[in-house]
Amino acid sequence: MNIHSTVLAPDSDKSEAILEAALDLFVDRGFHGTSVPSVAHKAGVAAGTIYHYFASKEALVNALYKNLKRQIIARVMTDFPLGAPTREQFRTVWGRMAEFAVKHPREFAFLELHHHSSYLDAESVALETQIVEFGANLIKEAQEAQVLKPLPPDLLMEFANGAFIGVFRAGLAGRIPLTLETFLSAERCGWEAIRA
Amino acid sequence: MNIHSTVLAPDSDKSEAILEAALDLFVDRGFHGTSVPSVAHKAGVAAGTIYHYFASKEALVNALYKNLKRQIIARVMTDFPLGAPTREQFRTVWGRMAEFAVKHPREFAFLELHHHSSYLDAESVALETQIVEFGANLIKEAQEAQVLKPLPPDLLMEFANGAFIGVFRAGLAGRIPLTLETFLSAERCGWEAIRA
Amino acid sequence: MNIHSTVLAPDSDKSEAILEAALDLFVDRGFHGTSVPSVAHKAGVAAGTIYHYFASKEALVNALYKNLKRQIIARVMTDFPLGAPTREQFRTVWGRMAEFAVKHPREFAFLELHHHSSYLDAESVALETQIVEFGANLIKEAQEAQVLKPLPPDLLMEFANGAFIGVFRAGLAGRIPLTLETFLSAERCGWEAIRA
Amino acid sequence: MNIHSTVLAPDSDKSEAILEAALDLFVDRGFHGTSVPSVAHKAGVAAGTIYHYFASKEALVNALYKNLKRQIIARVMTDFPLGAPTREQFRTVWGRMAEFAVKHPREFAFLELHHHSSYLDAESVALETQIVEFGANLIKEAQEAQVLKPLPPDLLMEFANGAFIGVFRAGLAGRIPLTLETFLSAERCGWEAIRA
DNA sequence: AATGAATGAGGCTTCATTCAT
DNA sequence: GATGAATGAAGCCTCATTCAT
Repeated sequence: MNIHSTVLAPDSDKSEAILEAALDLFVDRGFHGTSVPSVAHKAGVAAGTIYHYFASKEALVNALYKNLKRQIIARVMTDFPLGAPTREQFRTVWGRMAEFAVKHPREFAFLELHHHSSYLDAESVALETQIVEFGANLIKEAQEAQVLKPLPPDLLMEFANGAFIGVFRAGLAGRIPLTLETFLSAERCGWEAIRA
Repeated sequence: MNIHSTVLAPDSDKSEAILEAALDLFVDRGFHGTSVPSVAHKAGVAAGTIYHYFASKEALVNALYKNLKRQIIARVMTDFPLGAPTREQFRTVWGRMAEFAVKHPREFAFLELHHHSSYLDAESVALETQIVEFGANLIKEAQEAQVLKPLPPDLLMEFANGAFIGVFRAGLAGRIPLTLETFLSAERCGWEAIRA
Repeated sequence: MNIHSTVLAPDSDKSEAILEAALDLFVDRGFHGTSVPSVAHKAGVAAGTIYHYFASKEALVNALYKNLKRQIIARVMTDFPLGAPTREQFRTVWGRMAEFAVKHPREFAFLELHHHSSYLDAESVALETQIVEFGANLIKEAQEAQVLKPLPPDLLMEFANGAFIGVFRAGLAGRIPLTLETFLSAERCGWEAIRA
Repeated sequence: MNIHSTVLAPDSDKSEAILEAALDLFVDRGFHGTSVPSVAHKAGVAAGTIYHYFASKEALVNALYKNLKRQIIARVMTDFPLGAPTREQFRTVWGRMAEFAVKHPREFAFLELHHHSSYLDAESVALETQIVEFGANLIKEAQEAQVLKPLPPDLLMEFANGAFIGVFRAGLAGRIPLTLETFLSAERCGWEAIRA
């Protein structure tokens, strides 16, 4: 069960190849720095073919974003231990994200890079909102139980998320190892940052 | 004495206007998403004028990067309390960065956005290296004194830096207030994340 | 079977039209005096179309040069009377060049105009070298048989070639008739110039 | 008495420097390949200064052309042996041109390169006409005396002129020595080409 | 006289997109 | 479905020329 066949293009070899190529190029050069012909070339298809699967370059980046965002949301939220202690919940979120980031660094980098970009459509933004609200609710409940610092929930969430991304980016760049061990260490830091 | 007259273009109104316009546009749309004519238009000059001051679009983004990076380095490192306790040093670094970020959010966002971009030249990269080594040394000394967690120094630094940026980005986007108070709260989290 | 379909672009109407238009304009205005959009306009295609067939303006001029140079080399060298007397060889070379120049004056003018230009690539230069060496060898052999003046072979060749071009240019400009008769007269002058 | 002070700019150091720089650049890159700022840079003056001396880029190239053309006309025609035998007259013309070409190759190359260019004005063209008519008359008289071949005078002149230029160009390119000896040898060829 | 900053048209080229095959 | 030739707008940059100093 490989991520690409399941996540990127369940219905066609060509569209899968296009999404794969787009992923690599968007991560390397950004949205505006990536040309549609270059995606076609890397995917081994003709430029016109891309427009059979995606209405536009924007539609392509949004399709990629939604595919991957849904995937990571599923990984993090499936069978989430809703009743467990906050400590375990935090470890679960962080660990599942770490697993995804270590296994699929390009995919994670893509999501991180295109966060809040102007060319993301409403549906893409809604996915982001969904997970943010999920996290914020967990935090609020924990704060009521006085397990977390009594700071604005968004501040705690953005802090922890930023820290995770900082570690990930350093790993991707090779400044630190991009491994589960790295994220495990970082997780302890993260917890101590936010706990009461 | 505002930041722009001192930092961006001490010697010319036109070049200052160009740097200002470029700053806004690069932050909003990224390097590849910003056209030179759009910079010229926003700066109120002709497109050709930009090439009297900057050899190319890349030269422009590098000039901007270096100007701003030197500025933030100066803010953080000037009269740094080298002999003070790590707790105070951390507060100093975080606080000075926060001050800059709150006063000059576009400038901070620009620096953050263009970190490690392929179009940065060697000199720009060297500036980044300089501050990273400064931070890494502080961390190592503190670890020898067992004040910080015995984790890889780069991990601690990237964690804290990522957390700062996460908070900043959320502030810039309006999800939390972009104020010194916000950063002060975050500073306490940051310290607890990394201390032994 | 006209020269353009056989020489300039055997495989595509568009590329043929582009080469035709480029030929005219390069002859009239030179390489730097000819804009790519003007070539496109004259060829009846969009500017971008030129770049489907030629990687750059330089690639276009080199393709044109090579096509035409190969053509004239073939005309002059095919079934060349290698064993014949020098007098006949000279008449053959001069006559074949004259035939080409009279039939295809633009093509000949183009080749003459772009000789030794800085934007010609190595392959284009190699074609020129080939024909120069062919001529120099003929001259050397004739000198050993004391049929030609005992002057540097290159001097004789450049003299005769220059004379041919002088006559051609005057013909192209309309100062003398651009006919085989003109070249036939000039051929006798040329022979008497170089014979022992 | 150096050619540049006398020929190029009798009235000003700056205009002399501009003409010198323009000469070099026009020879190397052609008219369209040479920018006015590059001429200014090479001449050591500001771009605007060029427009104090010359109304436009075209005016500059025409001034250069006329200066040099007048110079070579004076060299060839001054004290011309009008009553001498054709053989001596030919030797005189060829020899004086050779002297100029060897002493001032850039200048000669410039004149040759810009012959009949579209940006030459009427006055420049008139100078060329003048020398052509002078030569044609000499030839006609010699033909009446049956000293030269009974071919169209223009044909003989273009042949000989082309041969001279062919030898010169090869000399300039380094394929043969650019010396008086070279031209002396070529002169004998030239004479034998046209004599009856 | 001399400067050089400033202009904006135009040059080379790329690119998102379309469409006939 | 798939192609890739074709388009023309737009991007980066250069340049001839002007003008305030």
